[in-house]
Amino acid sequence: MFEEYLNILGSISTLSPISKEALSEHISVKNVPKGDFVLKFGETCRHIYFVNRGFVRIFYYKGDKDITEWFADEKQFFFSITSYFQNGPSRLIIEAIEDCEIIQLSKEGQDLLRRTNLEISNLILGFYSRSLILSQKRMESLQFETASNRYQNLIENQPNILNKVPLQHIASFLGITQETLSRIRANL
Amino acid sequence: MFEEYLNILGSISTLSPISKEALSEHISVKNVPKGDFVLKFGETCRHIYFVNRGFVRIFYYKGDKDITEWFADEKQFFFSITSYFQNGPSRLIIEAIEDCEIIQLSKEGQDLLRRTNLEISNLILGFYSRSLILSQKRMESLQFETASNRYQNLIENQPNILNKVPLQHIASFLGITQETLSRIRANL
DNA sequence: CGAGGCCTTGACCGCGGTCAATGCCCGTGG
DNA sequence: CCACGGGCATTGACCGCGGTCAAGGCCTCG
Repeated sequence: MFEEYLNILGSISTLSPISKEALSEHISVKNVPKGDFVLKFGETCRHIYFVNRGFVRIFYYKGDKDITEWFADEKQFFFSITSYFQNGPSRLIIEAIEDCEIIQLSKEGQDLLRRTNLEISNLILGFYSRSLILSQKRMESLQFETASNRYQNLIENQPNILNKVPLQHIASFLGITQETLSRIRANL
Repeated sequence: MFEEYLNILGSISTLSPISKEALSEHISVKNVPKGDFVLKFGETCRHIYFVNRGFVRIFYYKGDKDITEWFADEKQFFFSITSYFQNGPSRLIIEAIEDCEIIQLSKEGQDLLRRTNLEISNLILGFYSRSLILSQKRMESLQFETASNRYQNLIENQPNILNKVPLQHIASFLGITQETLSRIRANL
């Protein structure tokens, strides 16, 4: 059923067939049409999500402006850290940019399994350390690089992103306004 | 020997006497006099540190300016996330603001133990999730609150910090210059 | 063909950073 | 004991980056 997904989990940290079996009971699929939300404002994030097919944008409102925090492409994991850990309402909103098939691993299931299953405890360790690195990298990038550099890195690493989301989302992701991004692009 | 420390670890995630015993072999103490460094620029961070006594400042150089990333007070944990996970040189520098007694838990030891010891795997899980929450909170605070608010929160939560570090460190921690902080203080 | 979304461009301006001068406190040495 | 020097904080003058606002062009779609 979820073979490919379970294999990807196994590449994060080794999983025996038994562990995979145990995990399976806490995995489900969520189909989200383009424009709909994987996670709405104020909902509690109770899963680690995985984009099996599609593309999502993670953003929040700052006043009346919408600020993009992250894009998750196919085969990537994501979740709302604060809401997930604190079981509180999420200020992050997760939007399907394309029709999406999301595979979700429930937190409840993880918490249950990780208490008795060493492999799964180490798997979750893998999730968290990856998240820490990503969140740190994003901070450092915002701190050390100019908006122009960050834009160039972005289109180098994910050139197709330009076809998927409007520039204003990219601008807010870079921490600037749409107009400023426009001027950056004008200067090559 | 490290009873108090081990009890604090146990409050993060339950530890049997056996696990504590196993951890003990990978714990050591580092005394760092005021002004010296717990971790120098370019060194690799191979421990999760704990301030048993003293006070440290974590900062980095941005050009020729020194930017404070974090303060760690007594009984707090800290480490250089990027260096720790990537086994690479640290751009973060950890400085003893006062004479410090640092208790350090080696990464090597953790990696060894967590593969076979469920309690320790879950302990590390606790470290990482706490770090994720902190790093997220810091980001949100920089994102959503004004420098003035952040200053007021800081002196509310850690009033003694004003006696420990010069205002320029606090300013860079808040993401502003010393002069701007001075003007904020002038307007109460 | 018209309406609306998206992107660009220009004019304006304010926040916050830079630079420099001054004041204050404190430790050290003559 | 006082004088000097250095570190720290404050204040003022200046200015540039980037945000806001508004207008205009281009494309798509109904």
